Amino acid sequence: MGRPPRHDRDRLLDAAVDLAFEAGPSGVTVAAVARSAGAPSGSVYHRFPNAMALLAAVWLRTLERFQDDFVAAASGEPAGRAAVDAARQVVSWSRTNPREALLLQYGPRDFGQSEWPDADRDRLAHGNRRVRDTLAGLAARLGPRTDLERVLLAVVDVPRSLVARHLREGTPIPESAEDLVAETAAALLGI
Amino acid sequence: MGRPPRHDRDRLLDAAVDLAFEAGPSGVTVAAVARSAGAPSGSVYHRFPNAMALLAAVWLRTLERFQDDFVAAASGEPAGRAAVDAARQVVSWSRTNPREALLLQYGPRDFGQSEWPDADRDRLAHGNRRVRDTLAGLAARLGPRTDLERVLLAVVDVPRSLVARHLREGTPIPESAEDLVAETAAALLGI
DNA sequence: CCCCTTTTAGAGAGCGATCTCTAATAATCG
DNA sequence: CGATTATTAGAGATCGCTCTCTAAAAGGGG
Repeated sequence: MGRPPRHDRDRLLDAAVDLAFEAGPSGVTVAAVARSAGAPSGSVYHRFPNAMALLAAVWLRTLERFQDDFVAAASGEPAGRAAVDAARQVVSWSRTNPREALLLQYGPRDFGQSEWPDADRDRLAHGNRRVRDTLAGLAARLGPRTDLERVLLAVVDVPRSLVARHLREGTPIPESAEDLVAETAAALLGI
Repeated sequence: MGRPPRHDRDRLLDAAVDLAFEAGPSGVTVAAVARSAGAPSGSVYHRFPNAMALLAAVWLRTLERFQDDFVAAASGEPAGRAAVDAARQVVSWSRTNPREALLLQYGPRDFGQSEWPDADRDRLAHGNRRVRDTLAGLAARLGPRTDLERVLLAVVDVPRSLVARHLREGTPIPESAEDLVAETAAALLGI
């Protein structure tokens, strides 16, 4: 083949995550990623056709890592248990991956979604559809009287927002957070 | 005195809020604000010493408008009623002021907090202290067994995150949101 | 009506970011 | 060991943004 890579895709994306953690989405520039990874900017352009493709890749890799774990938790049996587990999972994952969790507090818009390549836009839509379908299924399994808006609040919004405050303020997520979130979900969903 | 202003402070800040709504914090540049307000960049620099002071002003004006209404709601009597009202207030205010609400989904960090003038940093700290004290007082009034973390979750995080999802997705905040949020707060706080 | 102050108006220097292009480099395969 | 190929390396053009500076304009007070 040829020369082996020194700064591979994942290393560059790791640098990009660090930058987003320190300076927000606008800190993720091609020049900054290259500097941070110790690579010349040409190496970045060798992997990503342009700056937007890089931003899309950072967002998508992070989101999909989160979604994989979340969907797994929300797909368990029985439904009540799965809902509470999913809510806990959001908190635990964020404690384990604080940089990625802070990044996900932004939206794809902040990472330039409207200027992404089509393939990346499709990938995002596909992942979101998967999560939405899982949660719609969960709502149905929980009973006909549980609407999607309520499930979203209990399982996504509440844990997400608790995490968000601690990430913004730089305080560690308390040990009790999982229990608090589980209690809220149970109360909201009548479990 | 002298010539009356054509582009006053508040008009420029309104333009800045619009830009943040459309393009995020990084869309709020001196050049863009001037363009959007139909003013030359010199007029912006006549009001604000530099770009960071402008960002600070946008953030602080928006935050303080929100906090004024929120603190008023959270200070009512009795405590249980005040807590539920405060949670509802977050949702209502966001529906009435969607641009400002989306802006507040970011943090001061995203608006360059670390490079703000000292006076602005102090103003931010003062406002935050006021809210924190109000909520600590509310927690105490609710009873010795209600800790601050729980009050924050019920009254701030939950409504904020429900709103955040709709703002991100561009969907309107449902009519039922206030009730859902009030129900959650009541359950969490044992009201 | 003229002077004084505030404000508008915009040109232009300096800077950092994106992206292109060319040359050098290093491993693998025959 | 030489040919091939993936990759690094970085110079340089272009662009938009920040900020400064000078000149002009437009009311209000005496």
